[in-house]
Amino acid sequence: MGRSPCCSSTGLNRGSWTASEDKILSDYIKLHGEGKWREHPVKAGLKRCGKSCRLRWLNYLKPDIKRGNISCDEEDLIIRLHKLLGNRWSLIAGRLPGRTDNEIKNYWNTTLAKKVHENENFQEENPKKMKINKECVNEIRTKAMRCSRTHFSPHPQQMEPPRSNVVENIQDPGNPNTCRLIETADDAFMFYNHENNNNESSFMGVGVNMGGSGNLSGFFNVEFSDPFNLINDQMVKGDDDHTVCSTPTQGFSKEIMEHFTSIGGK
DNA sequence: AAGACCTGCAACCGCGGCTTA
DNA sequence: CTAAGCCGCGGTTGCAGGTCT
Repeated sequence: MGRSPCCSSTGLNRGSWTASEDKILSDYIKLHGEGKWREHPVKAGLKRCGKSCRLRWLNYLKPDIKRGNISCDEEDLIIRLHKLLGNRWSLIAGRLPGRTDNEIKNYWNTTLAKKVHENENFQEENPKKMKINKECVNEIRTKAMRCSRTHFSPHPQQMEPPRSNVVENIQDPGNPNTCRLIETADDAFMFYNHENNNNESSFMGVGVNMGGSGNLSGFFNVEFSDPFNLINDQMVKGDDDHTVCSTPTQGFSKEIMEHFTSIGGK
């Protein structure tokens, strides 16, 4: 399929952006909003291609962007998310408010990849010791984590609850259902929604094998303070025993839920 | 002091997915 | 159904500033 290159036009500026170009672009976008990147430079009077404008806005000019000083928590989260998602920088950036995919990608390539590599070598040489990141109190978890199973079922009765210890019961005042965070015998943390209809086998859940090194909220750096949004928003509809993820929630992003589904299988 | 080398980061490029005509 | 166009993503490049020799 033939596609004309985005920036084929001659006479367009390239390279670093000047302060005046930045001002023109941000003023224009504040006035007219994002999107339609091809139109922006023409209408704003910038000699830049749309792609360049989009990149400059998303990675630098956008008001809520944090710059520099990636914290230990953020670093730890990037490492763990990278283990789960690989080089899917936009997904990883989605879990780090104010951080851009480009910044995370650069940080990984310049700093973290090396650090993780060194840590893995250390683990191979000292399997019983846990290397502590010198700059961070948080440990770097090198143990492989994978999604061991995923259960999204519109027919909850088809699922059997594991023999397990209930870690936490959560009751939403505005919702008759009860959520339980469960640690199972096989090292997984399960997230279940027991419907309050005296049918204990009626539930839905997500299972992640954490390799014994964490919990779901720690893993995703979120508090499941409103788990019912997760259940109600995500577990909306399915064919057979699969559920379709619908909208992102504060619990899991749509992408991560889809990732669970794709690697967890039925 | 100066050149070589290294590092971090902004920006570019090409590709693929999605939408539109 | 297909071609064309747009957008977003990930890989890569190139430059500027810092460090080393």
